[in-house]
Amino acid sequence: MITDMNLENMQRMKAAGIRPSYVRMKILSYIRSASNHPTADMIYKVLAEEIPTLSRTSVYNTLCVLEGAQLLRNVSIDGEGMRFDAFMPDHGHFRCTKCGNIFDLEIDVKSAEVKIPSGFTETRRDLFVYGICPHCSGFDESTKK
Amino acid sequence: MITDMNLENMQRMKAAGIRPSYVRMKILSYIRSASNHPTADMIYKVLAEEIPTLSRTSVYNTLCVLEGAQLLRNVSIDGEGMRFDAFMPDHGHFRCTKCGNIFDLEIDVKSAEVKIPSGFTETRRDLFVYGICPHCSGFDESTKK
DNA sequence: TTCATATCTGTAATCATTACAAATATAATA
DNA sequence: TATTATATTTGTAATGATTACAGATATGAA
Repeated sequence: MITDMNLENMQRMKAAGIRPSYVRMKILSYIRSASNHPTADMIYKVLAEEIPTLSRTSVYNTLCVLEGAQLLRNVSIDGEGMRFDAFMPDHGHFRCTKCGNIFDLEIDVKSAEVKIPSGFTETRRDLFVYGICPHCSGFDESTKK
Repeated sequence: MITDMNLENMQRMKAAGIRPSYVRMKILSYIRSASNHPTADMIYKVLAEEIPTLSRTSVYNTLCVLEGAQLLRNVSIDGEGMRFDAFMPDHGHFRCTKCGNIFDLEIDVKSAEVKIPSGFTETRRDLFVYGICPHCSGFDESTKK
């Protein structure tokens, strides 16, 4: 199936100077469509159903290549394994300390007043907010209480 | 040697409801004095010289206890193992993408304009800035160029 | 088609972290 | 002080994610 997202991913890879191979397309598409910031293992397990010959090593290799091409970013926190996110600047992450899930936050990270000491060159920022998500705190979406 | 920091650490542990054992005191003091956000292994290797019976498991156990008591925090990033930091609210971290070192940044993370969606409860924030440190970019401290 | 190169795969190794049970130290009580 | 219960520490073994590496396959160029 050719979708807009697939076309876009293909163009992004070409622009980044890497070949849009089948495995790379599949992995990038999956991470962009998944909302849960999957680990390498999650990606492997889901895609292996569709690509029986897929190997774990290929997943790691591909993630490394895509990260190098800045089409993905690594949002690992608390040393709980690497989690991946399609690269989109200027958003943060909320991490539920109870269930461990990670949610995107719409944040302009540039709004933080940061004094970078002289000599340091900034290329990117990440803001992590820790706390409890609605599901774990028993929040009722209908009543907002 | 009894120092102000040691007394303070002892009081902190008592206040947090954990016993200020020898190993706990040593590990907390070391992390507070080290400026490099050490990994569990770094802590083990340094302290094992002074405490020959120290075990790696004790280091991990102690880090877990101290983190639970909120006397430490985990500043792991990029899935490169856990790194520890004496707990001090409101500061961020600069990570050099070349040498991998982590530097403290004086940041009021609360200054970031974050809209937490309804139902989410925030307890803590971390801001990571990625880039190149002075040493890796050949910055000359004397001339500031 | 042929060749060179890029990509992918499978197995085995590595290394940080955890599980667990035994040993030791500490505190509480008699 | 002696005894007992509990907390802390230790050592070994297991786990599990990640990486190394060499061979297989696919791709693009000549």
